[in-house]
Amino acid sequence: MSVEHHPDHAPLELEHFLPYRLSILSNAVSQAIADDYQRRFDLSMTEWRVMAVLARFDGLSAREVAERTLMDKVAVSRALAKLVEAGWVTRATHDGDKRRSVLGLSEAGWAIHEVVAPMARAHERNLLEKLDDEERTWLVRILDKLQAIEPK
Amino acid sequence: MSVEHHPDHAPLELEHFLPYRLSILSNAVSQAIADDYQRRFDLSMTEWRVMAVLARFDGLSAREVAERTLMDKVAVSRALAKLVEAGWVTRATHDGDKRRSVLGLSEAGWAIHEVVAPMARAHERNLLEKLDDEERTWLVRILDKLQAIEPK
DNA sequence: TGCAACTGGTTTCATATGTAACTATAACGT
DNA sequence: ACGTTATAGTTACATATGAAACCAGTTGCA
Repeated sequence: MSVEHHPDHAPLELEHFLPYRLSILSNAVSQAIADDYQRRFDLSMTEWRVMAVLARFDGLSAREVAERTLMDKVAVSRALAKLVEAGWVTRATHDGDKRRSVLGLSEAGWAIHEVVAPMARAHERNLLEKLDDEERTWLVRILDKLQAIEPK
Repeated sequence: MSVEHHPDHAPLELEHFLPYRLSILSNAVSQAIADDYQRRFDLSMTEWRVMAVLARFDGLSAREVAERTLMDKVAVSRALAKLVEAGWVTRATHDGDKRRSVLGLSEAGWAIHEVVAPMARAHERNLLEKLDDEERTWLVRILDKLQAIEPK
């Protein structure tokens, strides 16, 4: 691979610079999805991520949600405040540890999930359809490799 | 490809959801780089991007910088305010169009660039080194394909 | 016990970011 | 020429985000 065409101090060509390209692509994709559910449910990306993880793992504490979503606990706390207020997430106190909360989707929360999850999947499918089978396979493999180490 | 394992309404598995994975990876990578130059020069990512594009294209206007960096004009305006203030970017008025500014790196700006550009490249190289030649080739190809359409 | 260190979660504050309104200049159509 | 419309850039406001301080409640251990 030709990484050495340019001396180190030469101006960066952003459009060929991998971190920049990743950032642009990622933002475009996430934003496109978020726009959808933001418009329909006034749901932010962080809030949706919390709901998505509670849909899979019922009864988590806020800290566990933070771990699963890779969000920090402040962000989770705020998202939860809004979600509980909206009546989409239920919050109880853990027996035996009054610090911990026990979270889950409410009926209404599940109803939202039933709409948003398919939307999100459709966007993903839409994206993957631009690639052929071989490319999709490589992409997953490359992401696996890059992520194996990066999360310090 | 197995996209149909899950009914559409089943809970999303974030860790396999492409947009989420891209977002996590991209943030980790960009943040790692930004941390470096933030600490050393109190330079934000947006500010660095402006400097990077001015290093390549001297004399751009603010709007042109915005186009090149895909940032919106407000973000560029703010970045420029700080960069000019810091003495790293020079700003003059275009002859013949007093609305337009004519931007460029100052001596000091170039000095910063000489340090940051290699840092950024090193991070990129570090990332690419986790892949073999074949994977790198596919990655570029996949990014090209995904980006060809996404930028609506 | 009882107190020091720790953990779950929230609040506060300072900063960043996006949207819309605004100012100044330039271009266009008559 | 001259008013309308468009463009470059900044400012204001409202919201989002991150870091650190904070308040319980819990654990460890003398």
